[in-house]
Amino acid sequence: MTSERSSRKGGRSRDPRGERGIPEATVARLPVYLRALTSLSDSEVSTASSEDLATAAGVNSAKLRKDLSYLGTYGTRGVGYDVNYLRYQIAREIGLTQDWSVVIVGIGNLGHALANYSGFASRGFQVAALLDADPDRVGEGVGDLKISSVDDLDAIVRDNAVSIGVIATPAEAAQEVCDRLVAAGVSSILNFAPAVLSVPSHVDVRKVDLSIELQILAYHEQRKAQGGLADLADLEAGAV
Amino acid sequence: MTSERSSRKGGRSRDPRGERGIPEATVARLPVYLRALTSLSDSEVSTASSEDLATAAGVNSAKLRKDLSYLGTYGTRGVGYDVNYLRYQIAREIGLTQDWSVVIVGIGNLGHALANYSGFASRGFQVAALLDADPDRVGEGVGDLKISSVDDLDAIVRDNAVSIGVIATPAEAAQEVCDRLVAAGVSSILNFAPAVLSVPSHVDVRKVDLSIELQILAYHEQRKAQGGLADLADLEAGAV
DNA sequence: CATTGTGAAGTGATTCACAGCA
DNA sequence: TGCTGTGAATCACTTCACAATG
Repeated sequence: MTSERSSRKGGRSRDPRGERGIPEATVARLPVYLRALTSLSDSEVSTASSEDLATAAGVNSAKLRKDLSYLGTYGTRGVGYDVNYLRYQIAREIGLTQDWSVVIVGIGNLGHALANYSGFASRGFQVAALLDADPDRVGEGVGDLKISSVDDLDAIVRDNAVSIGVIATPAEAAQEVCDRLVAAGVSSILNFAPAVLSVPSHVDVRKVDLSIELQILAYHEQRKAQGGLADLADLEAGAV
Repeated sequence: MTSERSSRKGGRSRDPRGERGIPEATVARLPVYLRALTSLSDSEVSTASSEDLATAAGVNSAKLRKDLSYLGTYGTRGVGYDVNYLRYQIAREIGLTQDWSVVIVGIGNLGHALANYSGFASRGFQVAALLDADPDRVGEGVGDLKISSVDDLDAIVRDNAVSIGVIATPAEAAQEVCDRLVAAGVSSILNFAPAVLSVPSHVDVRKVDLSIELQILAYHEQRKAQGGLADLADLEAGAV
């Protein structure tokens, strides 16, 4: 999805289930299903139909069934899915049966919020370190971690087997931080800075951009507001 | 994209440019182009080819040209695009030539970060109010705003013509807050809470979910790690 | 017999490749 | 000549609809 050349081309290309290749759109929904399953499990629900699950996840049931079919056949016809079993299978597929070490770089407002976010640990993401370039911030405690200097990046990544880096710096610093993360061996990056990062093809980047989301909403909001007018224009121009 | 039934069906349906209908994927990229143009403009670049722009935006040039073609024909063959002119056209299309009032509900760590985020104001998004349900937080100052009670939601939305709401509450509170926002007249919602929201069809919801992004990265990270093994399995099973 | 799993059809997005134009 | 704008081809994702089945 992110790296320019995705280059899925390993020998047999048109491949009806053979090499383990789950469509990107499906991968993006698995965590949603996982959350829905966890919530059902917490409510002592032990079995759920694709319809139930789909409702809990906010998708339609055909999509959910198709998605699950890429993982294997974990359901029972006429019955549904065993909540805990399916939950485990999805967790395994995503890779949540192991722990992941992450570092967060840029401990401003957002970095603080991320550092304190409890959703990390509960899903097997260990925050190994918080890094900042500002010497005044280094040493400051956030939660039960102390802020380290970005100069210690290499050592931290090596010692903690960090494979995921989170960039929460200002846009200007993002590319340099990214380069340093990559040089240190990080191969997945979650970027909150409003900047386009360039990375070697073996590195995955995902972007979260607040202001872009708002702008998309604004576009639709604007169209809604013009709705009546557009309909008039339709009448005028259309119905020839 | 978000609401279940999108129902674009205004009379003439198969419509090769007529009613102003920009593909959703394109809409999501316009803000990226806008940022690239702003950056070029700041560097005193007055003209840029689709290739230049595409590089700055992190997409390929065919996609960029196709995207821009939905807005109109703003380029000059043999030359490229006038940076400032195109910038204005995109801003107008997105609806950034007007100001938008937003409220942020849930002023915990993330809410604080959002409240202090400067990318809002600079793009015409006015934070009209910060709301929290916790009486202990009400009255507290954040930036140059004071936290208000969610009970004042209706009045605030009405008085400030708020059309966009940002939810940064815990998951448990999200649906109720969402309902109150909708009841107050908000029709676009940006949801940071890890919960599936249900809304009437005229309301747009976009979701930003940190832990989902990390899980997607983890999935790919896991696959990379298994790369060598998968290739072996391919050899074994494939090449029949 | 309710519900899964899945081919096939439908829809939307991306990329190609080149005609058209300044 | 160089670069845009765009049909046509391709690829990816979604939805339909139903045969398979515990």
